Amino acid sequence: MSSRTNAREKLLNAAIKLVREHGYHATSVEDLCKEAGVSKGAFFHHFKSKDDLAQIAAQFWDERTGQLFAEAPYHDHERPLDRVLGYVDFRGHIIDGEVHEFTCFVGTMVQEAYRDAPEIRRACRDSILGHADTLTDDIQAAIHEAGIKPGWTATSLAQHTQAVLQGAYILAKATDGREAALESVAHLRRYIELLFAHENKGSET
Amino acid sequence: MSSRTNAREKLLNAAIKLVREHGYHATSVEDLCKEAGVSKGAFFHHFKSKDDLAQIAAQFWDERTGQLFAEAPYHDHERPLDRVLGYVDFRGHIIDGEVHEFTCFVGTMVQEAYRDAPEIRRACRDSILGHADTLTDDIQAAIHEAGIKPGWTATSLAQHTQAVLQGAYILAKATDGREAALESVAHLRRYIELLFAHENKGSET
DNA sequence: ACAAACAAACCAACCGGTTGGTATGGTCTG
DNA sequence: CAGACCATACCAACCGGTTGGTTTGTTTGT
Repeated sequence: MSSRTNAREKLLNAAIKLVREHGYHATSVEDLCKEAGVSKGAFFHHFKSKDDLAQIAAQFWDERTGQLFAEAPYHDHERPLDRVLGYVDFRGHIIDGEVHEFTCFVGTMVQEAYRDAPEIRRACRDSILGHADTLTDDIQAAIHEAGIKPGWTATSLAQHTQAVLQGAYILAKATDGREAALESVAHLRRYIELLFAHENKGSET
Repeated sequence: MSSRTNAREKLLNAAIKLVREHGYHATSVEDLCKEAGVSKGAFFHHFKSKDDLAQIAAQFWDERTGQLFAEAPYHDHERPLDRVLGYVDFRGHIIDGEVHEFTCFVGTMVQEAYRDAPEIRRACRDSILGHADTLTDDIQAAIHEAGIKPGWTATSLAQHTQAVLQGAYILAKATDGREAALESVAHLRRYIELLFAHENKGSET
């Protein structure tokens, strides 16, 4: 159990760590092997190529973060709007530590791969949109409970939350700190509160 | 005079084009020279290193986009809130064509350079925050005109607009299209409208 | 015994950067 | 105003190190 499939998972974790720190193209196969403590032979035994590792690492990241969010406490709220706001608060809560520790692996990687590596792009897209989709049911339920007929869809708001977070991470990287990112998350929270405030029931553009 | 002396500017434009398409580390010095139609000798005559080019290209981009926004029509609105909303509309308006044509050069580059190339990071940060700052006066004036005392600052809202746009570009890259990005910009516009709606005058967290 | 898991040595291509040199246009001097 | 002088702009060829990937051979679990 320990030696079997061990190098593979160590390489996947090394990829997530090093790509978050230095980016995809700046991370060499040798860097990955060194970080994982395995040989190049092991690398190419488990993965067809560097791009193949990247694509599989995106799925691996998706599963890992999927678990993290599935086990998060915000699902316990009774009212769907509280679950949505709880999600945003949870996202703010995990913006902690060094920049490379809280930023998004697939969001970072897709910027480098979207044009030249379609398979990586698709894996990153599936992770981002799939994660956004875990929010849509709660948003839809919140819309229903509030009795509003908004000029926007639950899907678009869910995807917007991901845009804000990805953008917040860019601000964090640019400023080398988390403050700007946290303020953006606070703005996102306020937006959702305003959308569901009882004064606002009209339909818009 | 025409073909000579402008290798520098041709290289700067090549950098903006190729980095937006392929990323910073995936773009080699030879790629840049080929795109600009100059030799490697010319490259290292004008720039100390590849990183030096990147840093100067960030400032070059800042000046170029600064002009674009300075000449944009949204400044003509009388009311400050209309200028702010006009800015957001303008940002949506220029999300057109291929993904690499409307995404942000410095936002792309800072993700790859934030940790290993501090000078590039600072140049990108200055461009992003400097651009955000062109919004703060209008936001502050809009706050004053609306007579509200918000629980957020003009600076943080200005920076939030940049976060949303940067995040929208990541969605565009992930989905290989502009629709998701445009929907995020629409959400940003709606947020600003709600913030300044006359029902909302309270102070918040 | 046998396949999967790994290691080590190796390779051609490519990387950022350097070299020594040329072309051009302006400036100083007589 | 001619010619020596010179700084800038640029180029082709080259360099040592690194790249993603391969080959060949050894260990290990069943």
